[in-house]
Amino acid sequence: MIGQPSSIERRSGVALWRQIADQILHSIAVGDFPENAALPPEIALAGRYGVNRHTVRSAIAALVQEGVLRAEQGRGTFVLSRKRLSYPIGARTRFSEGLQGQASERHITLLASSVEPANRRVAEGLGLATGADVIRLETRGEADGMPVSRAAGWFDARRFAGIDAAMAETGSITASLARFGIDDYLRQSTVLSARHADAADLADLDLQPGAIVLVTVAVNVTPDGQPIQFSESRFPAERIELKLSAL
Amino acid sequence: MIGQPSSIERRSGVALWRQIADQILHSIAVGDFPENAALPPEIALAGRYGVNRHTVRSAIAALVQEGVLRAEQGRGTFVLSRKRLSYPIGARTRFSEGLQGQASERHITLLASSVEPANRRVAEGLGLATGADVIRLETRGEADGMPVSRAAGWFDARRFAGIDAAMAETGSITASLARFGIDDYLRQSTVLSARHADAADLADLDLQPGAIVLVTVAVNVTPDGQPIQFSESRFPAERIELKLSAL
DNA sequence: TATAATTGTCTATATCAATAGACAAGTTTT
DNA sequence: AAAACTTGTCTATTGATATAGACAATTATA
Repeated sequence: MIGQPSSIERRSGVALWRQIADQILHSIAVGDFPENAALPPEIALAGRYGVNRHTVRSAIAALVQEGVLRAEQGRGTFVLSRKRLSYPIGARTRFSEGLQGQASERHITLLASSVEPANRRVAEGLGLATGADVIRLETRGEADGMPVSRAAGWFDARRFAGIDAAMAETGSITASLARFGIDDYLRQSTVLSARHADAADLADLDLQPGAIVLVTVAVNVTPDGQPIQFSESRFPAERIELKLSAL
Repeated sequence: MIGQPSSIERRSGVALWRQIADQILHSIAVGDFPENAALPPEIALAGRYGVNRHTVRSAIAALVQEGVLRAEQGRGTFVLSRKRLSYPIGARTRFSEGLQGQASERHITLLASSVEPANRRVAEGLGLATGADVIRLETRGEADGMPVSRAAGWFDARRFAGIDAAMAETGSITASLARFGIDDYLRQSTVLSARHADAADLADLDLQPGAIVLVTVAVNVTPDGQPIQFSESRFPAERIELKLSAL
């Protein structure tokens, strides 16, 4: 964190209990509240944040609900260990490889696929004419049973006809592209933003209202520069940090 | 955006008017509500989001306050043109160069500096012993008079004694490092996360409560791999997107 | 065993957030 | 000029949020 103990804002449209819950999450992430240790008592937290004890209790209740804390009557409230995974983004960005060593089990599920006309954004990314047929794959990435990403990928329907079936079978974008003669591909561009999770994010990623998602919009190309995939991915900020690796 | 029109969540700790304000911002960013055009009338928006017209009015009032919209009685509510800047992050990440062409005026202000013992995180990043003296520079980046970043940078106090004065004089990290014989430096690592703006962010970056900030934690090194700077930067998500460029 | 410390539950009250309806004020269209 | 449409203001009501205080239940400590 930078600077002073940050305080909270009233009349902001964000309830105090949620702001405090977010700050507790941040303190845990930064290491101010170590894992497996007890949080300061409710009264102390109330003093620190300048609110009533019951408001702090609401924040704690939300985090208990999210599985971040465990409260024990008479003893205290404890931080459960739950590290954020670090997802590397670089020239060769691959889901399963990237989380190797951080999660024992990881896979991608194909949620849905369809053929549709490319909108302007997708068409520009893939170098196609607006309205050209593209295949859209909706996928969810999981690590140790926890959803860690939700992505939509678009592919030229003429060149990659049947990639939806390949994806359903292999569970891997890389493997699916290999069937079309793509042995290697590179990340050409990535644009990053962040926003509050919307209703779809909450459902897809199993988040609580108010959660934040990181959003990447990326284009993958063959080694000789042909665009092959346009994608938009959402990552739950509470479970994933993006590590931008050297290329 | 992915999928359906996202709806809003009740009892989430985030007021409906703020969620709607965020969605309107998102719709503007995505192009669903084009710049300089009128928003749908309040009654239509209320229908779309499933809330009362007054709730929509609260959201619009907040965005008018933020300078995103302009409401005109009898005519409509209009989207002011205010594009998000795209801040490139790559091997050579330089503030002023990065925003060249997107903003006519851009500069960094040195807000504060101090000498302090390195905490574990900073020490690890710089390859120093925990507790070693480091110089901290607190800076704010502005583009066309609008704050677009707030950063803390740490430097080895022994090697870079006086860099605070150099920074105050030149207004450039790159120029200050040049005085210490650093002609070139590279971005070794960048870790990215997002969270709600805290009180300090609100003040430093001139944001409204509930805003989101992108946070990068990065290490810069000399071409031969010596770490010279550890930094943590915050970017207002509503004004900046991070473009991860090839290295 | 007694005391202190901590979380859990209850009641009560005040303020903010959201809904509902009516009508005024301004602009555009007919 | 009149009608239709849009934003602005007002009153009233309900539910969620936040504060305040008291005391119970459980655990750790003196």
